[in-house]
Parts: sequence; C-alpha cells; structure tokens
Amino acid sequence: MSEKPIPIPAWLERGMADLFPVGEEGDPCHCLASRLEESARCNRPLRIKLGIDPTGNAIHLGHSILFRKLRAFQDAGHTAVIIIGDFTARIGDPTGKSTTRVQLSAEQVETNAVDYLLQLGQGKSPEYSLLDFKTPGRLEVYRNSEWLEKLDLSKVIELLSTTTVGQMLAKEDFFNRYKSGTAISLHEFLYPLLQGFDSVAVRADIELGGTDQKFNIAIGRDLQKHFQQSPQFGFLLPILIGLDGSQKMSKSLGNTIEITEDALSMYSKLEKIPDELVDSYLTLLTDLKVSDLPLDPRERQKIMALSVTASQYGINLAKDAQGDAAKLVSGQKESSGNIPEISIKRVNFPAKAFYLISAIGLSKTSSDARRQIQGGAFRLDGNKILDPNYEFDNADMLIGKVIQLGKKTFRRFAN
RNA sequence: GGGUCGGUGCCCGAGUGGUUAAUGGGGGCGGACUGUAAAUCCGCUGGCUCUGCCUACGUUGGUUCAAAUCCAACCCGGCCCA
Repeated sequence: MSEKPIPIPAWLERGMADLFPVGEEGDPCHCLASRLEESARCNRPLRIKLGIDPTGNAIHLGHSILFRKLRAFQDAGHTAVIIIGDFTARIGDPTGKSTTRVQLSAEQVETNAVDYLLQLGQGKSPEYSLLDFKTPGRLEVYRNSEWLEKLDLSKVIELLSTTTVGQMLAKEDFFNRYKSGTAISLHEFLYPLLQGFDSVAVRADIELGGTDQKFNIAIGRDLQKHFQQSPQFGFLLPILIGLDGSQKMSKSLGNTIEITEDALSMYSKLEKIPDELVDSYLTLLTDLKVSDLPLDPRERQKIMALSVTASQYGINLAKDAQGDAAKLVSGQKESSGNIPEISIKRVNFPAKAFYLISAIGLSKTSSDARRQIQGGAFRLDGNKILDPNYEFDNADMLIGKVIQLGKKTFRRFAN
C-alpha cells in the first residue's frame, strides 16, 4: 500500500477523517479528484448526500461540522442533497447504540423535520445560515418516506439478500451487543440497508457522514452497485468531542453546544473547552489557519470561542459576548446589554428565590433550584443569595437585574 | 414454544419483611482553588411556591399492623434447548 497524497482541494481536505475509495488518478469511479475534474469538465454538479435523523434534538456543533462541509460543497457549485430520515427515524439508527432505540411516531418526526430545516437556515440569508437555501440548484431536500414507504415485501427481500448476517455482525455496534448478550431486534438490520437505499434513490455521488457512519455508507455503495449505479464516495469527518472532553458531542450525554444557544452561553462554553480539544474545534468549526495562531492555550481558547460564536452571530455580537463573559465572571455588573433577557411575566409574586428560578426555567425542578441556591450558585447583580426562601415581593424590584446561576448561566430580567 | 436466570434511582450495582428516598461506585451539578481549563478538596444529586406533603425499586393485584424485600398473574430481556 503506497501512501500517496490525495490530490483534493484544501477546502475539501480540511478536517477530513477518511475517504473511500481511494483509487488511481484518472478513474472517476475510484478517485475523488478525478470525479471532481469530470464534474467540472462536464459542468455537472456532484450530488452530495447527507442524511439527518429528525429525532427532535436541536442541532449542535457536532452536527454542524458536517453541515459546514456540505456548505463548502455548495459553495463550490455542487448540489447538497439532504435526506430527512423520517421513515428510518421510525426505526432508529442502531449506530453507536448499545440498546434498541425508541421508535418515534410519524407526526413527531415531521414536526422535528420542519424544525430542523429552520435551524439549518431555511428562509434565511445564506450569509447567516449553515446551508445555502437560496441559490438555485444548490440544495435538494427529500424525506426518505417518499420512496421507502413504497417498498413492497419483494423489494425488501431483495435488499436483505444483498447483505449477510456475517457482514452485519462485522459492524462493531452489532457485534458488541451480540457478544454481550444485549438484544438486537431484526428490524435494526434493516436500518443500514434502508439508509443505503437512500443513496440509490437520490443517485448520490458522495455521502457525507461521521466516522461512525462508515458501515452505513459502505452499504450504500454496495446497493448502488446492485442497482447498476456508479457507487458513491464515502467522505467521513471526525466525531466532535463534547464539553466533557472525552465523549462524542451528543444530546443524550448532555455535553453539547447547540447552534441556537444565545451568544453569551455559546461563547462561555466554548471558552472553557478542555485544552486538548481546542485545535480540533479550530480545524472543524472555523476557517482559521491554525498554524498562525498564538501558542498560549488561553489565547487559543478565546480565539476559537470568538470565531465559532461569530460564525453563528457575526463578529460584533460575538465580541460583545466575549466582553460580557469576562465582566460577569469577574463579578462586574455592567455589560453590553446583550445578556439574554428572560421574562418574569409568568412568575407569581411574592416569589421565593427557589420558585423564581424554576418558574423562569433556569432550573429543571424547584427542588434542584433549592439545592443550587443552597450550594451558593445563585447571584443577583453579583450578590450571592443563599436562602432558597428569600422572598421577592414584586416584579419591579427584579426587572433589569442580572441573575446568575452557576458560572455559565446569565439572564437579565424583563417583563 | 420448553427450561433457567434476571428486571432497583441518570448508569452500574447493594439491599431480601420493619430506624430511612433506599449502602457504594461512576457520571452530573454546585462551591473553593486556577488560566473562566485540568488536577485537588468540599457539598449536593426523586418531586412539590417545602418548617410539611406527595410519588418511587418492570406492571397489576394479593398477604401483612408493615413489602423493593413474601404470593399470583402479566410484560420485558439474557442464556440453553427447539
């Protein structure tokens, strides 16, 4: 095996974790660079598939690295093909799961799908959104129920016949579950096949995914071959590590930064990302030249946090967030005024401190709020309040003040 | 379908009739410290506008003054056999 450099453009190679197949140059079926050349020569944009699972979770930075790459393809003139896995969501991707997933209802999935597209920037200017929804020909959106719902049993059997149990069990997740005696339902074997069939349905040239998607993407190649299509390339990006610094960013692990979070929260969280992660965040979530940055870890953290926040909110708001974070943490009250506001309309006065915090939603439960206060996590305009039963008589005495809960959460009271 | 073992709080895992939201660990949260990080130390970790009241050990019903702990049925899972 020779270690030839893959001659693909820098914008494409940035952050790449894996690419397959990697064949001889000149062969557009096996060499991505040649496929790109062919595309340019024939003026035929490539179709870049990215499947999303409308599970109802907000899009977080871990997802956004895929969308950023998809956007880069769009900007290079190719066609992003988003597949909303509304049908497959009803099965649940078994990837990375140690147990069978809960199946979602069709209505729930549809609500989530609509919400997902809005988060991606539907209706917004491409300048301020993850994807380009505006430029004609750059984006196609499908729901895989469009074709999966129509599959009849004989077609399903045909799909099943392309893959063996041995191949399925070669997938690490299945193997581990099988080995450890954890249940694997038969329908879960269908998931990779259905996702693969999506590639056939949209005639994908490239499928984007996290490294954990290698198996599913490879199945897509097999199925495209089975249906006499030229098989897609698999383009894999790393899995972003979450706030805890060790596990992948995922809602269920609670270590995410969501792209819809306010600038201050986003900045605050990014700024305290573990040192070892900063470079990968820089590579995957910004366009900065990592080698040009100062070596001081604290400086790098700040630059990264600022740049990522700016990609979502623009540089001005990001700078405000940076300033506010610094001031608030050092105990100063003044701030740019960009602290997210929180309404106290629904609070009934007189209100005890613990009730107040849970009523405005900063704490999941009132018991938790009570504990947080007792633990010293609660400040109002910088003054620590330790008594959960501290009473506020009316709304006027709170409006305009800044509430702090823990080190990362700040809100300004508003009507 | 038969046999067998098992289902405890976010996770793992004690507990096997009676001080108790239920040992311990992990994780999480909060505090101190620091570089707003890591490491370390300390506290918290069912719910409720909470000096008290609820709900909890797969589900439902039963025995008992009293059940996570005993009984029955049911549901779910592992393993072995078919």
